Amino acid sequence: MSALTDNWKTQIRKGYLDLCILTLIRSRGRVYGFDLIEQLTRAGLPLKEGTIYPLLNRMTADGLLGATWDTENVKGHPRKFYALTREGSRALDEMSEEFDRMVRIHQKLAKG
Amino acid sequence: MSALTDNWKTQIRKGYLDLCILTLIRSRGRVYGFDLIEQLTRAGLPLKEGTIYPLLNRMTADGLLGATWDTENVKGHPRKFYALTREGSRALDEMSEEFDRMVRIHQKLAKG
DNA sequence: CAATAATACTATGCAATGCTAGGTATTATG
DNA sequence: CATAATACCTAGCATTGCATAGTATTATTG
Repeated sequence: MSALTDNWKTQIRKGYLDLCILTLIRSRGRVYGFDLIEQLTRAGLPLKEGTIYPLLNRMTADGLLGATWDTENVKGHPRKFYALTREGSRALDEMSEEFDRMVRIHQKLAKG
Repeated sequence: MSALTDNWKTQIRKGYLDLCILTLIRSRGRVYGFDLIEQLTRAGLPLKEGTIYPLLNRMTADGLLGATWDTENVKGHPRKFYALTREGSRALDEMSEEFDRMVRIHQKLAKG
């Protein structure tokens, strides 16, 4: 893959990561950051900590996610769990619809 | 649509516009800027001049597009036509493949 | 022929993002 | 105690889409 398309990949990821993270959180119900990295990487969407934590913080600040530290005495480092708020769920619905629309438009353009 | 999802839409367009423009140029063979705006707008992807011209210039500078002024005596303002270079065609192939991959990953995530 | 409208393209500066690189804190292991 | 593993966080950079404003050329109108 050329440097040009590498840069393009960086750009088209903008927003797409939000969509995928919200989608995964809805599927799982409750997720913490490190787990998200592993699951997304396994799904073919590798990302680094420096990418996901600022992103989770932003979405929490925006009211799309609710964050709670694990209260149960879990072994190991404490974990911060994220879940969709009602607003986050609504936003995800809009995003999914828009993403589908983008896919349809691209197909239409390809077919001329 | 909320201000939040509006901003998200702006972000996810990054890169996606490149893909759509290259796709449309491949379909049409030869296109000029103003025509691109009309066709994309009609396809459901409205954009402004301030968006598309810098973008066409960048892709031309990157060697993805070749630009030629119309030599035939066309009525009205002279038009600059854009067409895919061989490198642009190769880049578009990679982008399309990556976009399909993104769509598949998103579907997988949604289904859990 | 001058004035206006329409078409095509260009330049500048902003806000928002993903990434790199580095750092911190807690627990488990030998 | 020292090391590794886990989990989280932050600063700064490059890139982008967009709004805004402007230039240049041609057609139309009076």
